[in-house]
Amino acid sequence: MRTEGRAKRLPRAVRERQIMDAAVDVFSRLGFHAASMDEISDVAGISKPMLYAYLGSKEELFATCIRREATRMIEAIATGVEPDQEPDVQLWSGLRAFFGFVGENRASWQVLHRQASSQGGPFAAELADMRGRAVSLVAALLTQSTKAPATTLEAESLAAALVGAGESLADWWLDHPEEPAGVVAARLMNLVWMGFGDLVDGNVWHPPSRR
Amino acid sequence: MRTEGRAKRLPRAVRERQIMDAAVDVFSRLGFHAASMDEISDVAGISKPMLYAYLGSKEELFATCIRREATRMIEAIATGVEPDQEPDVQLWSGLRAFFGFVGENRASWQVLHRQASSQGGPFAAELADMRGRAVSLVAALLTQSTKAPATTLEAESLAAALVGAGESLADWWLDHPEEPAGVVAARLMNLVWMGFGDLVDGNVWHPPSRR
DNA sequence: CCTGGTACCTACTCGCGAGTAAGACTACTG
DNA sequence: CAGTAGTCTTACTCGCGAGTAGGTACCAGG
Repeated sequence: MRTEGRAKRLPRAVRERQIMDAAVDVFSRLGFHAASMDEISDVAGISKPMLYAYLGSKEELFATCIRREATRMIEAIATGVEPDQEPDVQLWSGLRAFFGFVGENRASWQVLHRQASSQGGPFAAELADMRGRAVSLVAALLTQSTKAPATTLEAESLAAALVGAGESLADWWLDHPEEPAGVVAARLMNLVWMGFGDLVDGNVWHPPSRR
Repeated sequence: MRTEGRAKRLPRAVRERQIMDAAVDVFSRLGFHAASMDEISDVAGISKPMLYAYLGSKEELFATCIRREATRMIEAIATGVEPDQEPDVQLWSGLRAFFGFVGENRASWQVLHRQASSQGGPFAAELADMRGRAVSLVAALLTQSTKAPATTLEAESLAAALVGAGESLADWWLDHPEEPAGVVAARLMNLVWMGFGDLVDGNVWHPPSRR
């Protein structure tokens, strides 16, 4: 990057998008601390003072990245999930949307999951918010469909486990990108819906054939 | 820490243990980058050159921490699991051992899970090794007990999801420490053995009453 | 053509933290 | 009571990266 001399004049909004894209890229590859403002400005194709003029300090920039990517992801999932369906179908559509997003936005996922969570302070809070939304969605799904009345704590911890399983499987997927998203999603669906107990007996969950 | 002037003379082995303990503590609280060698030496109650004399560079020190804590953890689980038992009992004993360890070694867990995995390079590899051992253990358990012959990839990804669920639930537990380890372990056991499908119908897994 | 305003740049300051040189203190060994 | 081996310290160097001061190119409207 940054071979030509001076950057072309561009309206502020466009520049800001470029910078954000560059920042997500660099943060995802290097992590918050190891990423330098010099490198980000370099990848963005501008000079350092522009970074500060537009997006403020390094911490502000990082927080902005988290917020933008988290919002994109939440929206992708919210759009994908089909309400007013049976619980298993709701879960299935949610999982598909999640893995679909991760597959097409690896860098975003890296930043959100690996970087944000390992930084202390306000960043973790930023992420905890997103995660909390996912967890309570699942917890609500579980609570409303279960027959045995579960405590809030129970539902919440189960949801945390499920969300964590999804995150982890997504990480695993990064190392095995040859698998299609649908297959990975189906595996997780089987694990959390059927359980090992059924799986070892050969009982498998299948998506509904039509809708 | 570090109020008195000069530290008492101690044999090398003892000092090294002190330093390692201090390093795990600081790394777990601050993360690899934010942790400074000055602070570690301060907490350990000695001066910085001693750090370098005994444990080498910052990266070497961190890697040594990872290795030590990972080994302690693997051993705790290996000791806890009961082979020659039914698959569900094996899994159950493994989960109990895992949550037991995390409960009594929060700092170790923080370092292993949060810090090591978010640092690139050799640290991630160090951790991937430990994680790989856990994953293949579970994968073997699953493969040998399943009736439908599953592919390696399938077993491995399911195991990754399970291990991830455990890691995530352990993280959740850090924020809800009032819950006893056994209860948390039982929740995960139910999720992965029974599955939501059974749980919403009120079917629950119980540990065998005697042994 | 001049006058401003805004996007953009080069070239710094400055603190923080990894790593080290050189020496002081302690304790055992003959 | 040396001598010496290993523990421990103070007090530095030095590079890297966050953040900035001050100036340059480019585009309006007059």
